[in-house]
Amino acid sequence: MNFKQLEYFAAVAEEGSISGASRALHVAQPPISRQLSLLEDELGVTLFLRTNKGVALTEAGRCLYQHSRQMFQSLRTMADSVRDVEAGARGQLKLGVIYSDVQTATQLLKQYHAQYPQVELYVRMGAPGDLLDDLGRGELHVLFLRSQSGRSFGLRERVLGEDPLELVMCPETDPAPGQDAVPIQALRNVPMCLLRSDDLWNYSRDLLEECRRAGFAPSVACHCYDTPMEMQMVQAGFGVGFLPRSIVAAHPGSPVYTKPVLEFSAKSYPILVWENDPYQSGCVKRFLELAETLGGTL
Amino acid sequence: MNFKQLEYFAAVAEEGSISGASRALHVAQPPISRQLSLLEDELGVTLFLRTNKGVALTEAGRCLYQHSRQMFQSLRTMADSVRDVEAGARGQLKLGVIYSDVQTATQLLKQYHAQYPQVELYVRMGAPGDLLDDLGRGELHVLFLRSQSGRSFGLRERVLGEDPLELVMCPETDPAPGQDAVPIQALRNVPMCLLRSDDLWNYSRDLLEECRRAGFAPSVACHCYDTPMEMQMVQAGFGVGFLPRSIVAAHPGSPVYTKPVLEFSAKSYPILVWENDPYQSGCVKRFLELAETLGGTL
DNA sequence: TATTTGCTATATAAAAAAAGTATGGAGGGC
DNA sequence: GCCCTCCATACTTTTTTTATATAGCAAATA
Repeated sequence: MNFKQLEYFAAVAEEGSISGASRALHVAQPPISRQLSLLEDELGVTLFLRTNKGVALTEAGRCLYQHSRQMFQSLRTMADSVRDVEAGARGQLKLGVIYSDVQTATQLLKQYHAQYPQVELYVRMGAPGDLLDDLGRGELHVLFLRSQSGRSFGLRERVLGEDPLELVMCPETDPAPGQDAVPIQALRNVPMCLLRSDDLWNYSRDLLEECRRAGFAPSVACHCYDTPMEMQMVQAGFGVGFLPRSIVAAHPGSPVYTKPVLEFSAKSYPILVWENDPYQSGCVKRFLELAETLGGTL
Repeated sequence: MNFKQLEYFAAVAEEGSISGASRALHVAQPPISRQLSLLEDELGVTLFLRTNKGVALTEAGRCLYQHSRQMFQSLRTMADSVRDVEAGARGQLKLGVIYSDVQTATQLLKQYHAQYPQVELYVRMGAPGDLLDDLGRGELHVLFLRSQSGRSFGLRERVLGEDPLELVMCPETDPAPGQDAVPIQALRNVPMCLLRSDDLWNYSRDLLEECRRAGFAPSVACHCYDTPMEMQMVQAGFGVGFLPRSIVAAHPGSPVYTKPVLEFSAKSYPILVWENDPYQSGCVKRFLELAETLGGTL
């Protein structure tokens, strides 16, 4: 059986005669007659009662006609879906986001979803190392990470914006109350909550270096494995943190705020990271294109 | 697009290589390569990434593969359904039943349904004339009727059994209490409830004739348009009825019972009636065959 | 480094399938 | 009784599909 036979069959069923279908399909009458016979032979079933006034569906023919309608519908759906997937309008997009990038990610994804509402979004939050592992295994397509120093991952990346690194504090731990910026000497005896120093994405490495140059080593009250925990510790009054400024936007209603270090400025850069694969799926391509377009507007 | 292309495509997807599919399908490799290209051209989509180690599905290819599985499933279902309909194992069977035949009909249908559980049964009860109209319009396939005199309807029919016509009564209207049969003279002044005399299926016509021969005309207390109403009138004590004996079996718990007329015996014959159409649907054929088989066992 | 191996793509010839042409039979309508 | 329409069959032509032969390519191997 093939689609052509089904198509001929349906036309005959609708026209009520083989010659009618012949005219409708712009095909000679004998081929249709013949394909119909072949179809009947293959199914082992009589589909039409032939008379000299046309043909009439048998019960079995009616059954086949109903199924054939569904079949054609399925066929159209199939082709459309496949084209949508290729175009990136349908499919799955799996994203990894580090905590510091939640703001950036949700903003970008909102725009993406508005443009491609049919794409299924999968998002996971995690530590950069874990996310990179998943990217390598192909379980994630794109990551929202931070590049502090323009370090390369052997992957493709794109900078989405910039975000100054600042001290994070509550009123009771503010080392320089009433001032817009904190002189570095004010940190001399201030306990700090910093990301643990062996983390690749250790924002505070350069700050610690700067402190050493200023003649002191800050006291690290707590080594944090991840940003959310660092925020919690700062909020609990354990000490002063050092994080991208936008992190406080993710904590509305929190007493936490940031101030720059007076003599030292550093920035972190939100970036997208993805495998350098020329055969990315459509929706990944579209997503990366959108990120390219929106560029620094985030 | 045709099924062969989908079949080739699915085989390649499952084998992971064109040459693998070639071996699995017992078809040379170039035709598969070619049909795959044609499919891709028609869809305007890349389905596989070709390498020298085989091929890998793209996102669009995965989508097509999932759909193709459903497609093949639909195809099988379609063929099976059509064959079932032709064989009479599936479809619709629409039956008309007169009141007197309810017992016969339900017995036969029980057996039929046990054998062909997938056939949708439609049953309607009605007056013989209405049912015959519906049969003529093709809205019913087979009727359960009564033939009293072997009268022909210009349709095909088959006798399913026989059923003696007897007097129907309650204890308080019994014309011959304590006797097994009622002498015809005992009916001389008994009020009767009979089907109206112009009904084609008037069971009592011959009884009235017999009464006239016995020298009296019975008093008809009520002319009934249909059998159920006659039963109700008899049960209410209006008078004595005259109906097929099996009718009381349809009234379990009723005080009504039957007795034969001593000097007069008559029978009615439950019959099946259907259009003399050589192109009956499969389930009608099977139903009539079953009726033929079970013949007089009802 | 050269070779072998396994894969896909292309060109061409052979085979198969489908379409078209011509024609015949069958059943209503005039 | 004749004609008209419709479906089926025989036969020819065209199109499509398959098979054979071969080339390119990349990775594994000697």
